[in-house]
Amino acid sequence: MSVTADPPGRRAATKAANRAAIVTAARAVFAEMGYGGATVREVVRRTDLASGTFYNYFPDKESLFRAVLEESAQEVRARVQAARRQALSLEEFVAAGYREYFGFLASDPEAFELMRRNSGTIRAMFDEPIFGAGVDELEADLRAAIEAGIVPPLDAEYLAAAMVGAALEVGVAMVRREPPDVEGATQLATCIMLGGIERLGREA
Amino acid sequence: MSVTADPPGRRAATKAANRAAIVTAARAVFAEMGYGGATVREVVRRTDLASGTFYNYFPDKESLFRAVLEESAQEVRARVQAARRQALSLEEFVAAGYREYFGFLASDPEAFELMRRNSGTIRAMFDEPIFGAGVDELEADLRAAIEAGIVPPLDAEYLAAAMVGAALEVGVAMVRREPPDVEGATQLATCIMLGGIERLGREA
DNA sequence: CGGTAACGTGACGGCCGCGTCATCTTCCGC
DNA sequence: GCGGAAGATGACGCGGCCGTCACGTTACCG
Repeated sequence: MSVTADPPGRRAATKAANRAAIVTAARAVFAEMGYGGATVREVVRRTDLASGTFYNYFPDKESLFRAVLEESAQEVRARVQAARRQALSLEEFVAAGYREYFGFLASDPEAFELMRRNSGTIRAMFDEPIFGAGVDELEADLRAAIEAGIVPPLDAEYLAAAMVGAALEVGVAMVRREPPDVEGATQLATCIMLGGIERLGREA
Repeated sequence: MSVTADPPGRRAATKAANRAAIVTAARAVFAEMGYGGATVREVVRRTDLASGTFYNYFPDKESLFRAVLEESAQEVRARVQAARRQALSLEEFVAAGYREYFGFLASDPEAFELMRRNSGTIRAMFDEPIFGAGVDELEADLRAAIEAGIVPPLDAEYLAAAMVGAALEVGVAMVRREPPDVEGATQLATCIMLGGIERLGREA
């Protein structure tokens, strides 16, 4: 009798489990010490694997970092963009994106810490990546909205930057609160941006 | 004849020069590799001092990091606050702060890179410091403005966070532009925040 | 069942950063 | 000038990380 079901092959199952263990440990390490301070050894230590095993899964620290980020950031971006796609008005567009983003932060503090702690490294490493890609997507969406006449003509790059930056910092403040009020953060951020866009339209 | 004037004593002059050399080299190293990846050795290497000499000036990497930050961040904070103090209206208050900040970024790209690259570490290390202190000052100023009735009653903490976050990201976008247009960034950031505050007042 | 290849293991050599210390240089006060 | 001390120097021992590799173990397949 086999206690553990293993139709997908036991070999493969172990492989997936090991990879997952490494990535999970790495997420914690990168979040705690930052990319520069992290060490392949430290990641392995938080695992019951041998040091040599690590290199069967990742060639080095940078690859591991990329893998960890992909899993986390990809998810946020996808969720935010999906939420925005359903918006029927500018207000919904802004609010939906913020709500999804703040909700994610509140639900996964470690992923948040990981991204916050390493934001500088991320930018330096991918130079326009993961998170920067989030900015790009927003910028593209804004340009489309401007074309469509929903948003007045203005500097989409700066506006996207402002929206993302505000989200990042408000997110930090929100996570510090107990319990984190996603709705309050969403409302404030949304209101500021809508009011700002309004006024930009008036001045332009 | 003495080529170099040295009334303050040659001993003392060398000491100041060495310290300055270390701090300057360190600024570059921290900006390039980030705190975690930086190394006392690497800093010393960019200096014509011996490794042992370093320890006559700083006990370790963290102390050095604190010294480097103090010199850079202190200046920005002081300039921004000074500019704000002279404001006679809300609009001037917001615009003056942003203009001073963006002006600083444009004038000292290395300091900017230093702070951006290590923002996560800074927050983790001082947990409410240098830059966080900037947020606190802004928050205090906002609360005062609310008391005075200049700004409608709203969540000063979140608003301060949004203002600072927007500044950080817009700053990144601005620095990428050639040449960096301080005025454009200032106008956009100011307009968004004023419009946002306006709308927040309307909704509250 | 037995052979095989895939995979986990951990010890190893090389390298590098750390902080110290004995030694030498150089400025200062007399 | 001269003696003394402040300070610069860089080699040193130690510890830790890196990536590899020869060896065991074990799932898979016929």
